[in-house]
Amino acid sequence: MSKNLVIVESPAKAKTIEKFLGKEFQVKSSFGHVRDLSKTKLGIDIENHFKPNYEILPDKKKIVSELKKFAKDSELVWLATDEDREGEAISWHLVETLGIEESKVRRIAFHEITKNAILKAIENPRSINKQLVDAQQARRVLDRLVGYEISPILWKKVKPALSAGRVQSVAVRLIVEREEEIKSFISEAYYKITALFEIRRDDGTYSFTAGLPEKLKLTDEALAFLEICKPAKFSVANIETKPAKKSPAPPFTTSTLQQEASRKLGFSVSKTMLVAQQLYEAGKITYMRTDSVNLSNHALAAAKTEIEKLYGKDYVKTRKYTTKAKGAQEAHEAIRPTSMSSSAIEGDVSQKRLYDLIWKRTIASQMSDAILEKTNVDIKISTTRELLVAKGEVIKFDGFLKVYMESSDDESEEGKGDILPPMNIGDPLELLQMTAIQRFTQQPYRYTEAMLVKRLEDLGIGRPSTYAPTISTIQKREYVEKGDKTGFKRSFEIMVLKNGKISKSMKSENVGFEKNKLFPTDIGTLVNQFLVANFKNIIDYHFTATVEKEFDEIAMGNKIWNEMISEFYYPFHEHIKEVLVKSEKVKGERLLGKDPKSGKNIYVKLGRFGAMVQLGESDSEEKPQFAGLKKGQSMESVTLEDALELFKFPRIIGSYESKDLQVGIGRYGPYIKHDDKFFSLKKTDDPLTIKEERAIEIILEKQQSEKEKLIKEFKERDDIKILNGRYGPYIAMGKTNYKIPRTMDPKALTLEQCLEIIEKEGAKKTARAKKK
DNA sequence: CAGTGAGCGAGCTTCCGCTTGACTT
Repeated sequence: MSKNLVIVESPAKAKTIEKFLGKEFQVKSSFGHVRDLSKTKLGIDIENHFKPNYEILPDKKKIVSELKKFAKDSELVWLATDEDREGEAISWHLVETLGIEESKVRRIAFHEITKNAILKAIENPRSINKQLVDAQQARRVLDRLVGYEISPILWKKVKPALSAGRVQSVAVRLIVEREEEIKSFISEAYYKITALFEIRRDDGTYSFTAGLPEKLKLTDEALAFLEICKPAKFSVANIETKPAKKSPAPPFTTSTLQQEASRKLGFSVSKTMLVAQQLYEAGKITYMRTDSVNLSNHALAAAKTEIEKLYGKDYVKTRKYTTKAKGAQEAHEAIRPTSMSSSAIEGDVSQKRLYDLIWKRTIASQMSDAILEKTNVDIKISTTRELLVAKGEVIKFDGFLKVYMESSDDESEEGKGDILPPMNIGDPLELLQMTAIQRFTQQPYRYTEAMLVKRLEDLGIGRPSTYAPTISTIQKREYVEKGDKTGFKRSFEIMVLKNGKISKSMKSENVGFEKNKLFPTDIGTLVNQFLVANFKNIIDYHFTATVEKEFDEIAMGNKIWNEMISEFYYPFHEHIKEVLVKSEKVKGERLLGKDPKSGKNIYVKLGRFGAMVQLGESDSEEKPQFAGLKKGQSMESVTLEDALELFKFPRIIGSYESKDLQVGIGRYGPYIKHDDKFFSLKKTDDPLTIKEERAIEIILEKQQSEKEKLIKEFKERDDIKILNGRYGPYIAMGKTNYKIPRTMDPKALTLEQCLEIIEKEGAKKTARAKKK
């Protein structure tokens, strides 16, 4: 038994540290938080100064009892959780939960996992910072109060099982508002003038392009400009050359890694985190949930050595980056390779690609600036005072660009300039061609997952560990969906001046195509409307920043945590009660028109089970008729014609084996009903036009796959079957299923053996049910 | 993986942050 127990948050970290510390130390991990407020109840005693009622997390019971035993048997317990608000709280919860005597507790922290840093930390233990813990408790309690008081209002006023929260509701708001911006955006046309010139020099003829800096709004203006240039002579009026430099981007944080992996590798935010976790566990990279751009001295030195070796001394520039992210807590280093000398690793394709990105970004961040020379050439037009401008850029020294260049979300970047031929003031230029091309102002882009993360980070909302989960939450609640936008064809005009003649032509281009972007759903839009109308302060973009300041005050000891909560809660709770009474139920109801047959009104509205169309009045004697919307239809865009089609379901489209084939649209999409059995339509089938033959095909397909599912059945007991499922073969008796032990061959099982298994597994099941 | 297929109903849903391994019927 070890004299010392060290507890960290992550098992991978525990493994590394144990190597540094020797036999006297046993290093264990808590796997994050071990206690939290009850999931099903509010878990806060409001009357009793907001006293939190913590429970051990169900999946942490085992680890807690293990740690308890180790702690009891150790002379000292070293709490080495992260040095931030959550880390401090985890340590405090551990002391409380494990029941460690105060005299045995040592709190330590280190920001980099090196032997030196850890030994130094051991030499400088401190006690738990209760103020910081209180700041965390305030954060936790505030989030619970906001989430668990507003969500039930949504259940009543909008739809059951919805949710609202300090972070997720702002994320949804950003997406809804971006969609509104796009809707209200009016694209404006303009003309861009570019000219292709030729210059003769002793050593040959060179060509280059120049442009008119101003955009011309009207066709007539563009045409007039070309007319003026028709007889003109062109010459170099001025040359300006100035040095410029580019600097590398700082090393990766969680957010910037997600953005670059999205832009350069096309990874979703969750895929990036999954692969990064694998790299971390394999010891290839440092911790992947961080808001810090800091690199350890050890890493700086290693990067320097590596760059010198690969590219030479001139390429080295050691840089210390400081974080500017709002509310950053900097408990970790930036995300970097653990070994700078490994420019590539073993692993699957995703791991290799993500590692490559991390290695390049880290190395580049420690390299010299790129030195550029930018040249602006003004070109005189003899017939007007307007000037054309040619922009040139020459890389004098590539520096970090040798390794890595950060991508941008803005694809429309232009005017970067190219290489210009040498010129002198007064040189005559020959115009080969001048074009006026019609362009259009660009509508705002919809968010990708990674762009949304960046926006949230800029607002100081959410933490590195929650970016990916937040994005999946708002999709799970169906506030937002990922999808593509098919573009549209747009025609534009081109006018060309060549050989003293102007010609006009029309061309067309595909624009507006977007892939894997976030779109708000009807529910997302309605919930956001409701929250903006009733909880403006909570979903304000600055709410988090405001409360974070107060948490900081608590951490500094200038404020008492439950007094802060009290100041927030009582007015908030009064408001909750008011909204409950005063606000109307949100239905998003819209009149689509009248049914040509019955003359009754047709509406689209939100029901308990989602969007639907309604024929007739809700308050009339005669019950209205309802029909759910198809997938891909939205409340906003659905038309009277669509609604009339929807009321045609369910309907009979033919028969098979002398029984009706009925097509309908249900909770889970379109289906065929035959002989009281349901068969889902494939994505490619349209329930409106589906024919008898195709329906029969679907039924046969399904019967075939069911046949394959069946491994064995018994004549004596037709309620017992051996089936093939997702997790391998199993026994089904009535509606309950039983696992078959791996050691048994499912095909060879006898009825007696099956009954035996059912009995055994049944006992296990009841035991599990009791546990829950 | 396959199954689900309403529209009063009974009772349930929900937050944010820290961390991985469940092993499903």
